[in-house]
Amino acid sequence: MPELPEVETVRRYLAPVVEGRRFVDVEVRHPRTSRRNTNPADVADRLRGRVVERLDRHGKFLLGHLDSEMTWVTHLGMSGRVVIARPGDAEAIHTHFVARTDDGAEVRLVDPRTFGFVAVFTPEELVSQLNLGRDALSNLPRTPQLAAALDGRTAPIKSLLLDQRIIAGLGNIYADEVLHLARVRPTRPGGSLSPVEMAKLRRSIKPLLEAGIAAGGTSLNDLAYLLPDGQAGDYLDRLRVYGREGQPCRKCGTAIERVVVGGRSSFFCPRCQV
DNA sequence: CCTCCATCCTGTGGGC
DNA sequence: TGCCCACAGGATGGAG
Repeated sequence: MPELPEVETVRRYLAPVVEGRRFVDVEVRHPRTSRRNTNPADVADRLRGRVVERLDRHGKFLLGHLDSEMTWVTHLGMSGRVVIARPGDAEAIHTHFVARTDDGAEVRLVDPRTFGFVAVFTPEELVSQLNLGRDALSNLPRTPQLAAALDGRTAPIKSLLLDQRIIAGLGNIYADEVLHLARVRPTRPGGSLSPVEMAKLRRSIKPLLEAGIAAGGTSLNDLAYLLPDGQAGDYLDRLRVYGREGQPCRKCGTAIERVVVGGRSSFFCPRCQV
């Protein structure tokens, strides 16, 4: 569920809590949460006693660089939420991971669907486990590189925007938003975009992600993504097409339509998007 | 390599 | 009210 803007919002909350702090206690409470480590017990063992030197983000992954050459990796999946609390604070149901800092802060992962995970990887494991393209916000490929990646591709452009190996960070909401701003239908084959469309698509990405971050992300409801302090992100009100089937396009007033592309709901304006 | 599809889960909301 | 189904912000692996 959380896409780049939501993960970046979490990172900004979490960085001051963990950077320079040592994890004095780590608990993995659900076996699925540590499944990405070959030896699941490694997650707690490699994290306990370590200092987080810097909290980074690549696409939708949170990357905590430890004082041990290893990287603490968190992915929120569809329903993951980071909660920053103090020991003893009431715990939400589905709290599957808890790490306490030497400062007395608790970092919790709440994840009903358990699609998210926490891992601690060696540099080699990190490379093999995270197969990511360049970050959509901080390292977006230039138009020619993007065009080269999409050249000859027959898959729908929407599906290719969701492919984290091409660009890392877009998810179902922001992919639809980007396509609306770029005036391209989600069903168009990736390789069919003209150079002008390609440039427009590329230009649409950063402003939308930045607007999402400025709003604290998109909270569709209060059971999935919320800010780490429990507040809702405000970008929902500003969505151009996502979830707005039957409602008027904010540009031209035409009713927004819904189609399924690559198994994912996709929303578009049949008039604005070609 | 590419494309498409099912799968991993829990919870909610709509239709009947 | 209760039941059943569709659907949900993601990533991956297998079939073809």
